[in-house]
Amino acid sequence: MGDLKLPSLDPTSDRPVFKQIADHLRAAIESKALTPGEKLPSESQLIGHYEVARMTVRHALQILQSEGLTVAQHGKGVFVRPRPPVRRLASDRFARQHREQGKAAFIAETEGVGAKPSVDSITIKEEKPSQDIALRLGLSDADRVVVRARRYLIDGHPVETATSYIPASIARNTRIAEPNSGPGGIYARLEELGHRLDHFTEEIRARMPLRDEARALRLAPGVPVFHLVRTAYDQAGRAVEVCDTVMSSDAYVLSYELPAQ
Amino acid sequence: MGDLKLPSLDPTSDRPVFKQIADHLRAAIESKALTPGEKLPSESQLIGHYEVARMTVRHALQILQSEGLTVAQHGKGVFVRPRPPVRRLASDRFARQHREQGKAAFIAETEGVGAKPSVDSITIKEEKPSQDIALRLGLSDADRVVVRARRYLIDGHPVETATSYIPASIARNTRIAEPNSGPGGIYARLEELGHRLDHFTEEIRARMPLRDEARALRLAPGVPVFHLVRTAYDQAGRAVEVCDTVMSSDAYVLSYELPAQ
DNA sequence: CGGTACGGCTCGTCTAGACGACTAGGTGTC
DNA sequence: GACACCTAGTCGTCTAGACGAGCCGTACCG
Repeated sequence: MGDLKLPSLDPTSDRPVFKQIADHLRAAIESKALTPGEKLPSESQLIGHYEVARMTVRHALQILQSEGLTVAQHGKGVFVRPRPPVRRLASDRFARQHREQGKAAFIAETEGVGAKPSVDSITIKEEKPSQDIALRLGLSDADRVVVRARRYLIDGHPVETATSYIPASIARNTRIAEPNSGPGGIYARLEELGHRLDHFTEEIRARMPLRDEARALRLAPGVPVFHLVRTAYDQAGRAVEVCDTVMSSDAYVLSYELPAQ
Repeated sequence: MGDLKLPSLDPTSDRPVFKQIADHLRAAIESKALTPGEKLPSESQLIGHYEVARMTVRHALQILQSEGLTVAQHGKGVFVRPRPPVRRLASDRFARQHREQGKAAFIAETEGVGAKPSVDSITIKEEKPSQDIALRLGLSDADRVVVRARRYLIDGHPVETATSYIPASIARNTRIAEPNSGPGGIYARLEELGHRLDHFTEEIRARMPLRDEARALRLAPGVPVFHLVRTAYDQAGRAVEVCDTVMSSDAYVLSYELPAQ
């Protein structure tokens, strides 16, 4: 930090001062002159180096933060944002073979890489589905759904929230409507209930998090989320579950395999 | 706009003033009191309503912008960001049946919804691949690749940049190394060259755009991108192409189908 | 009638400062 | 030794202004 060499401003450039400062710092980060976790020069140091007002320096720092490159810590400094280890989600993660060892997909995967998985904030209700959910599940106006919401954590860090919607006609008074859905998770319960799973569809969007999502996932500013909606179909072609998932985008890489025909 | 009712500040709250103002405006947008394309109250109007300094109002507006909710237009005002029509990419989009009508996937899909597709900035080079690309293509140190870069537009709006890497041993001196790769695109050429395609893998990340990407895709602030890396394998199990794609995340929904076994 | 100039509105950049709150380390007291 | 306190350094919030630049409608002039 003390030995970081920052260029001077180019007074002939049309580029505003705060963008030039942001460019310098961004270049330092991208060139690894500043490494993840390392402290950037403090606001006072930048003010001294560039001889500009504090708001100008703060504006530059704010840009980097909104790009997800840095995080500020009150009273300590501004740091290059460390990247969490990435979880790779493969498209066969719901294959029956993975389920039959009695573990839900998330638990099995996470333990597989030596980390401690946990689940919290489990809530279960029965309610009238939104129009979108009703459409995906093929329900009519009078039908109701069991809603299972929960949050997944790895080593205590939240990485994903998920909300499942299952037609009440299937799930009511079963273990699916209990907080602990039992070994293998709700997909195992659905199969026991005679809904042998055939395939899933997944829709993936990416966007900036809503306020609640940023809080629930403890997201740093400038980190987008994956918004994933999965629908499970049984062999009769009936949609038996919709799962709405929000994931921190820098904790995940999604991976799929596509046939060529 | 003139009839938009904004609450007053809560002086008893610990929440900073600029966040309260951002909350009010965000709520107005989310409740559709302000609709996409509509103009927000001007800075002066907000200063008058809340009786705060201009920087405080600007700070609030900047938050909304970094969330991708608004866009500012110099000299005109701040507007609720209109959402572009969404393109849905299905997991069978590279299926042979779609290719055999002689059109590349992008062209066929886009015309299918009545919009005008175009492609520009086509560049072709031959070079030494990066370590990552070499690994994905299973190449050794001396091997080279043909690199095809291009940008896709819909009705003149850029939506996607793509860079394909094909082993030079396959593509050199073929139509793949020509700007116009011919009917059906490079996948059709690869099959003609005896590399009958078997399957693809896709890796999906989401993140904030780099500066160049934001420029090339004309992205509004606060809009993340999908970063998609697709590898094509022929029936001999050989990787024959890697395609590195960056897409505006609000122009796309990615859709996949997963088997249950 | 057509073009130009102007004024008023908008957001963009930048300054100079005040005060608050959090962190960490050192000092002093008990 | 344990604890409270102080202080310097950091970022967070907010004020009050200045000037610039883009957009647009209107009044004026040719």
